[in-house]
Amino acid sequence: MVDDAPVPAGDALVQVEFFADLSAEARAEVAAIAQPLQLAADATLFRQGDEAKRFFVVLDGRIKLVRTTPEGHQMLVRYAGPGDLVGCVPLFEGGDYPATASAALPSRLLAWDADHIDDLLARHPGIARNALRLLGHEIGELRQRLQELAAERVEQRIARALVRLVRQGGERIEEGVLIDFPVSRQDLAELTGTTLHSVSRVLSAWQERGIIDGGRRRIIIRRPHALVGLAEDLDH
Amino acid sequence: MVDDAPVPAGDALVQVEFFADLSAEARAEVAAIAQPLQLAADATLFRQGDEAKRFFVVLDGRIKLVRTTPEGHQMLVRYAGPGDLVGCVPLFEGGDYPATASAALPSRLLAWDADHIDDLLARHPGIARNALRLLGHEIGELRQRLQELAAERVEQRIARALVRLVRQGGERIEEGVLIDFPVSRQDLAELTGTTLHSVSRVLSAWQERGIIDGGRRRIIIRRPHALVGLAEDLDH
DNA sequence: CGGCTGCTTGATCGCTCTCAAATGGGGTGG
DNA sequence: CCACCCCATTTGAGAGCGATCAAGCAGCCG
Repeated sequence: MVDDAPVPAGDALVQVEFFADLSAEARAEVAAIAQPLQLAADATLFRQGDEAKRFFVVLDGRIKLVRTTPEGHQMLVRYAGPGDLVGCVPLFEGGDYPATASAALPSRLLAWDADHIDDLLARHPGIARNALRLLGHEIGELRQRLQELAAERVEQRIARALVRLVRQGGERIEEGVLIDFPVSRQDLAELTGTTLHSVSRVLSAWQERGIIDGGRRRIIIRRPHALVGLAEDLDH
Repeated sequence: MVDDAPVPAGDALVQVEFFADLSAEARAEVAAIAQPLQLAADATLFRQGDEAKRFFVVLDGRIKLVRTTPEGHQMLVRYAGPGDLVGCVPLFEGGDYPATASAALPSRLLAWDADHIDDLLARHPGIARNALRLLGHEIGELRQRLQELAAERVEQRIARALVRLVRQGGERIEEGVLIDFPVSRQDLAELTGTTLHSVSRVLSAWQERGIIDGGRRRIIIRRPHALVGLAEDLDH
């Protein structure tokens, strides 16, 4: 499930925001104590409630974070893509992973032991800076979603979720834009706080109007502009 | 609206988590470049959309953060109390304040210029560490609220919001627990993603059952245990 | 005392969830 | 290579929670 992989060259880390503005030596040093991981599709990285002993940076692929309430309700926290931090929150205050992480696509990651984090932060203030920026960014995203969930209708929320997914993993193809990792209606429902059934109805209606297309866990946006219009509720 | 106040002694900062585990000298140094502020009740600290030039730590009082959508929907992001950071998110990635901050109670704060933040973080890794912990904690809270909003009924969400408010500013009085800062039904509605009317109905029902009491922007919890029961949905 | 602001309460409507069942595409095993 | 099965998806009907619209009430401050 979790295999070793060759240590990536420090250079590969240049484009990862977590390492931005670090000197080449610093990057090499940080990379040296990192454990590279490789996950097959659907492999589990960690489970909700596990003790948080490591944190990760996604190099490649897509990690899906799902949270389950005591009552059994599931919620898709986010998809983490290249450059994103995973499992960093509990690290800073200790404790367990708040969600289950699994690979939506075959993925490569770097892992660091929780024990190393203090040392890392103390030696490289730039890392702390980058981590703060990434966390700040995530807070902004969460507030945005919270507001959408509080104020908007189901259709609009789904439109926004799709726009976000396109930003994360949109791939131009001849028919439009394809989301390059598998997303089911159920996933979209858990992402937007609604039900599988409502998502299916909305997507069917959009397909009717030629805005989207797709199939089993596949979504293609044919008219991105129209989708953005729905997301921003431009018609009144 | 914003008055100067005497510089607080470094010692006063010991209990503020942002300064936890700093040496006395470091604390004194950080405090030396801080600007103390004092706000009267209802005074505005900053407005949504203003350029984020400073960030704040609340020493005393209560700061209310409200966000407005382009469509005019309002949402109460949170109440920040003693020890909480305010306005720190845009700082780390630059940009504008995402919400309007005003004082729900007369409040004292410390402010730092955005220009100083890098220097501060580089010189005192402990501060970066504390900031990361505080931000991580906030992320946890936001995820929790997101999940509640997605999965729970209005009554339960209001119960949870009240429990949270009690934790932040609950004061024991003879009749039960009083929330020691003004909270209107409208505030509760914006906090839980519902309407003034629904909040009023729910609170009236609870008052009928002797669980709470209160009046104009005042809430007293008479039977905290019952409220927690509602928040956790113990009766199935 | 008067007006304002916050709160209550009623009636109705509609969005979305819930429950139910059928359909179809893809992958797997024989 | 084919057939079967499973899982994602579609679609329908109905109920109900909570929003919306509409007044009326009451405490508090000036």
